Amino acid sequence: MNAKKKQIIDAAHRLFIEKGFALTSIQDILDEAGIAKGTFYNYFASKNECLMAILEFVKEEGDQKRKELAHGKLKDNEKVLVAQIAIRMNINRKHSIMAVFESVSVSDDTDLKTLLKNQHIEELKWLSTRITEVFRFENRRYSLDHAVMLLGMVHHLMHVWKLGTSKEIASEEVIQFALNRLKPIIEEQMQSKEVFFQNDWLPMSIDPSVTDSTEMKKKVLVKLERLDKKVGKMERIDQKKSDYIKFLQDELQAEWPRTFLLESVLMSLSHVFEQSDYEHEVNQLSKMVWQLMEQIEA
Amino acid sequence: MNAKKKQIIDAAHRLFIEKGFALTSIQDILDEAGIAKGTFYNYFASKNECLMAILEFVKEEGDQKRKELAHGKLKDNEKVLVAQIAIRMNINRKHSIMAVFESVSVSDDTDLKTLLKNQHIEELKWLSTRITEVFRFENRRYSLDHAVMLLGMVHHLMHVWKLGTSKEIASEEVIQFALNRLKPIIEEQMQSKEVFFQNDWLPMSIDPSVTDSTEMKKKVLVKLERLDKKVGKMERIDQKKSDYIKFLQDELQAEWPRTFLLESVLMSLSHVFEQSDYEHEVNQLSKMVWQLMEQIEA
DNA sequence: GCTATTTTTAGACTATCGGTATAAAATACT
DNA sequence: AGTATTTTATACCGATAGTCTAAAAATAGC
Repeated sequence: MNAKKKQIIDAAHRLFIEKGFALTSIQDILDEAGIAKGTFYNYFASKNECLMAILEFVKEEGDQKRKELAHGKLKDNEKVLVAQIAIRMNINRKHSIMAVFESVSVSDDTDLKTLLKNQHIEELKWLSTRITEVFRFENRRYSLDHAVMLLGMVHHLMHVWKLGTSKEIASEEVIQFALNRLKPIIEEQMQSKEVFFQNDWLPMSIDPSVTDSTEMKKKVLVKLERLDKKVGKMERIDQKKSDYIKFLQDELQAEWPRTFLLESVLMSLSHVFEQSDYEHEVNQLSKMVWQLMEQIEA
Repeated sequence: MNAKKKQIIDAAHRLFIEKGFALTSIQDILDEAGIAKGTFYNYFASKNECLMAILEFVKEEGDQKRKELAHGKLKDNEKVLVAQIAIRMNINRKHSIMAVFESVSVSDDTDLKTLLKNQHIEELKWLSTRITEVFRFENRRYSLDHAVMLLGMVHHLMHVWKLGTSKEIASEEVIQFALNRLKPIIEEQMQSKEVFFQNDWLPMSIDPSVTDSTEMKKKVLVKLERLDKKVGKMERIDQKKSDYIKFLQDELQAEWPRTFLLESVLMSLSHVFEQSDYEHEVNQLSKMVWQLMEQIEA
């Protein structure tokens, strides 16, 4: 990642932790990072996009630590599970990110909402497989239920704890308590066979909230426009990228976009953006176009 | 309640449901209600205060319905409990209030935060006594734990449901499922005797976050100022109210405020504001002064 | 080391928002 | 009818997110 970008992210990160997202103005970030406004908007299209970069960074960090924790331990080690869950909680607490997580739900930024949603989905998927690993494997049919309930309990216990005191409590303590409560649930549910979520409940789609294909197309075009702008600005003249993007824009606006062409160009686009700062963005774009085409053809 | 005030509240309410709190501007409310800006600020000191009025209104509505539901039924009727919990959930869902509930946590409006906190506390207290009523009375030592975990499960189950589909689900279904999961927890916890929250865990204080008495005093004075302004504007000349407020302002700024005088005047103030629109506000003020005096004397 | 290119800067600018202020018009009270 | 109160329209303020530009600074390629 570009050094300047990292510098901005770090500054914003510090401020978000210190004062919270909503109460941190762009100007604050500029002052903290010691940069000009133009520089900021050179790297992020908005404050939200900056937050998204931070969230992604933080998630990576957490995933890494979780891996390290598991290293050399048996998969069914309960203490490891507790510690792993605690990592995310501690990071979230340290970074005051739970607040952000919820505060954005009233924002209209679809990208940010999607990011949060997807991170949440991934967390649940991870936890539900971990639960099958730690507990009796036969509970796998209910493991998503268990993951959801466990997280719900943990978060709410923590929340209520904060209602009553400003003292800190070790996340592990909360998690262990909730986990102990989960155990009888697991036993009971395997008896009663009552199930709430099938294990394939969680979607992997990028943005299921948009079902209208014209809306979707508009969003894709906006994304392309943004990407084009960035490419025009940032890269040493790379006509190819620009050409690809232009083509996609034209083709998408045609009455019957040719799927095979889109597919091909998207592949190429992903390829030329590999390992760049925009890899993620391009991948997302690609998925969105796919989804769009499916809708149009249906 | 004043008709005009109700008119504004209704308009704002509709808009908050439709577009969410953050995305509804004051101007939107003015247009929807067909009033001028001045009128709005005649009744509410801020957008947040308007939201607070709505939240209080909605809570009342819910409490009422819960009472009606319980009427004539036995206290240990499980179905009644489920329906009662569902009421608040449905209202929250209908009013998109969960979003608000969380979104405000990043705001710096202490009043609003306090209101939400207090409503949350009340909900938990209510639920924990209801749980002892419905289930074995011997579980009362753990009933707060159970209330917290039940709500945590319910909310998270609902949240994850929405991640996977846009289909509606009956709140009762979610609640019943979570309640069935709670049962083995209750049994197990009475065995293991592991407890997380003592039943006196929840505070009743108005704003425990402010521990600094000078900060507190400042807040009280601001509140008095606001109240004074309103009184000056709204009521037909009522010198008494104004006098009381002025006195409180002076006395509080004295080096050693005389507790007995404050007490007396606060009583009178509560009395003259009884059944007015500001009853709640005055009561809160009163509690804050009490808390303040305790701190000062300690 | 020089030049061409890119990045960064400072700051002016727009539009929106929450909130204040005020004078005139409408309404209510007596 | 005359006075007090509420409501309106509108101008205004300061803060904010975001755009744009022209010039300075940094950096790359040769």
